[in-house]
Amino acid sequence: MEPKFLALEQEKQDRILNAAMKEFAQNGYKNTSTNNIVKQAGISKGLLFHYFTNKKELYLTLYDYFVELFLKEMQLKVDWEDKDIFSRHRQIAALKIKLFHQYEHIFNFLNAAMSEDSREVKSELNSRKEKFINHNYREMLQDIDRSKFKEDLDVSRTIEIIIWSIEGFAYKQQAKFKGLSIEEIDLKETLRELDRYIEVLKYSFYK
Amino acid sequence: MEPKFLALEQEKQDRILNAAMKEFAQNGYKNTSTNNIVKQAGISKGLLFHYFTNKKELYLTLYDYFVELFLKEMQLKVDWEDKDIFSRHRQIAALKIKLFHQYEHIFNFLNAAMSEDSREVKSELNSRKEKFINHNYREMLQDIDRSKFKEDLDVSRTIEIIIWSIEGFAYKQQAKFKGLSIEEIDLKETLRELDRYIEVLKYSFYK
DNA sequence: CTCCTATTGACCGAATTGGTCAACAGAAAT
DNA sequence: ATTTCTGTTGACCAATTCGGTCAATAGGAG
Repeated sequence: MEPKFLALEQEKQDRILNAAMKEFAQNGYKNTSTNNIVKQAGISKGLLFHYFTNKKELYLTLYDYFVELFLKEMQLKVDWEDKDIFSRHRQIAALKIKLFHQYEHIFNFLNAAMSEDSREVKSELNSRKEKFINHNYREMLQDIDRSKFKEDLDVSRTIEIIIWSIEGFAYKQQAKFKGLSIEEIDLKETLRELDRYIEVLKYSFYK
Repeated sequence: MEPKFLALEQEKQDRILNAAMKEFAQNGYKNTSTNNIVKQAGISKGLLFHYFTNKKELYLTLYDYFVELFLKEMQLKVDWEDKDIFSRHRQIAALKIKLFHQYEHIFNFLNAAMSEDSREVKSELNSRKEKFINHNYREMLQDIDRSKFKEDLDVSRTIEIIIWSIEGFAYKQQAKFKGLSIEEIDLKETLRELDRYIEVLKYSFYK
């Protein structure tokens, strides 16, 4: 991140980061207008280009910063010794909720970046994606204790089903949050609601 | 649909419809360029505006036509007497696969339309969406035999989990299809693969 | 009063947009 | 052979929007 930008007060930094992420997530790289970003962030056009040399650098800086933030949190806050799939995904969900609280659009932004293919950023982004996948993100999700599942269950497909269920739940929650301000969202209750679905899954899939 | 357009040979019609749906699905209403549509469809700019009076009419005509097509097929091809949730969703999946075969982008287009909010089409689209929801699409998915589930299961949440699983499966399949031409896709095999997941779900959730 | 740094927003050339229309191709009719 | 007609083309247009610049300003520090 640019040193000039880092010298800003945290609140103003976050306002700019959130505005940029929101626009990029909603419209993709090409169709995001820097005019909308500065309007959203409440700063002038000139200032944005004072901090970031151009639109492309802004986008890639954003991507690098939030991938690293996410992976660092994952490494730090999740107990990787615990191989129970539900316990692990519950921890990841809790972490995502916490990050969502500070950066509302972080996961929409990162997801959108995963399928971004504008000419201008495609090559730079692809090499970064490889790095991200290899980091050990894949194994993070796959190093699971399979002995807890019922004997005659197709465990691989069952694990897929569990992940799809949690994703579906996350998607449903986000739709529910739409339009609400961050303060109106009851994060503890969201986690409690997730536990109700986990209970169904555990009861059905575990011995 | 415009009579002039309907007089065209089916193949050319479909080429134009598919091209328009693809672009609208990928970029949304506002950021879809009619230039790209005609390029994709292999026709001239003038011809597109010979068939459709303007971009907005093209978009709404497309939406109306494919919503109706989908609902008509649903009404016709699904056995609504069968209240088994797996059997019902399997029938719907089979129908979607068939439609996908002719109009590759139909569901991406319809899904994108669901969250479309460009000024130019917002009001017209919103009234159409209400109509669609009310038609009886909701009850189509909810009139399910709940007596087959295991006694102490939270049936409502279980049903949500089943739907999320099928959606997750569909999403995974579509990612796998990406880049392949229609002819290369083995539709029977896709359905067989779905059955393997249904088997896991049925075994776990049914008595 | 003078620096100095942070910030502004009017402005620019370039690109792109939805939509038009005079012209054309070529089959059918005269 | 000539006219008519229908389907089709793509160069063209005014309008808008874009990323990026830069001279001008504000306002605190010295």
